[in-house]
Amino acid sequence: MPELPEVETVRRGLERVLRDARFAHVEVRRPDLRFAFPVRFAERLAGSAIVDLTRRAKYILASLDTGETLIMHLGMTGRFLIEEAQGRTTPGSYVYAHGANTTHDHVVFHMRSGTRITYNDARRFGFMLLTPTHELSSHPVLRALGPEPLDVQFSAAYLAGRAAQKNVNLKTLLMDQRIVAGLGNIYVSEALHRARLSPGRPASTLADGKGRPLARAHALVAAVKNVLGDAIAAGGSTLRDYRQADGSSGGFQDTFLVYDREGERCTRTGCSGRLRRAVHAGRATFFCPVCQR
DNA sequence: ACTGTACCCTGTAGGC
DNA sequence: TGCCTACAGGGTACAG
Repeated sequence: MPELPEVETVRRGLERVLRDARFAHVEVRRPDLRFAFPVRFAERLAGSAIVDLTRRAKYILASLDTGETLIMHLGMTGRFLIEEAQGRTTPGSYVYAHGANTTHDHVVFHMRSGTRITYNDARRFGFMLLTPTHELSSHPVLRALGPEPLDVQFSAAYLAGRAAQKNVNLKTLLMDQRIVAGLGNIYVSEALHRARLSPGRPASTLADGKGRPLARAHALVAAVKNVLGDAIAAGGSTLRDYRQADGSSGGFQDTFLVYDREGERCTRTGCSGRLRRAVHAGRATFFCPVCQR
């Protein structure tokens, strides 16, 4: 599930019930996820209020009135179930498919409002950390992150400058969270297709000899921003066993043009190339070898 | 300093 | 049916 558009969709779903809300108590059902929970984790949350709920890259950040910030990452399979006091679920959050499996419910936030929020994560690649809010930007998981891809700071000039001396391909470049933060395997494939650039193309070819952006750098940055914007507007992508809380299936996955479409025909107007699958940096990449160069 | 690979963990799909 | 392998939206630790 969770690349930037999915994390942003989850954040928005959580914001409705968490912002200005107060934790009553917190259940922690195992000692760790990817990392151990912070010492006295439940006690440090209990009684505190969430004053702001933001996102940085694929991290959800809950700023608390205690001076600490709760850092949450969904890993590959992390999701939240929101149950409001009247037993309704909240549209925009991700919940289980029919036949809820509670085997991997690891954390439950009980809010004073009566709302209950359950964190479920089968593979446990997600995690929750606490850090003093004034040290947030220097926290190890956040300090090295590149700019947000939807921020003006993520420009053709920036990307070309970072790519100029690099000896990696475009797929690997865009997957590197230190270069640009929040892209993942799906949206990198989709953005490269929109920009008509091959995932295997050397990243250094985004720049001229002086590190200035070539046209393909402008095309790539625009494609990244467009695909993320479209995906957020669609409520993210829902794959496999995920559903949105209102029962409608997620949205953007129906518009994937290359992801998981190996062997199909390219749908770009005037192109009928056969989509291929390759592996870059250990992850599957999907692309059209005809129109992406 | 960089770059590629193995690995963390569980569930599922597909081949036999 | 069952068993086995490969693979999955992410990130990190290590080896070269």
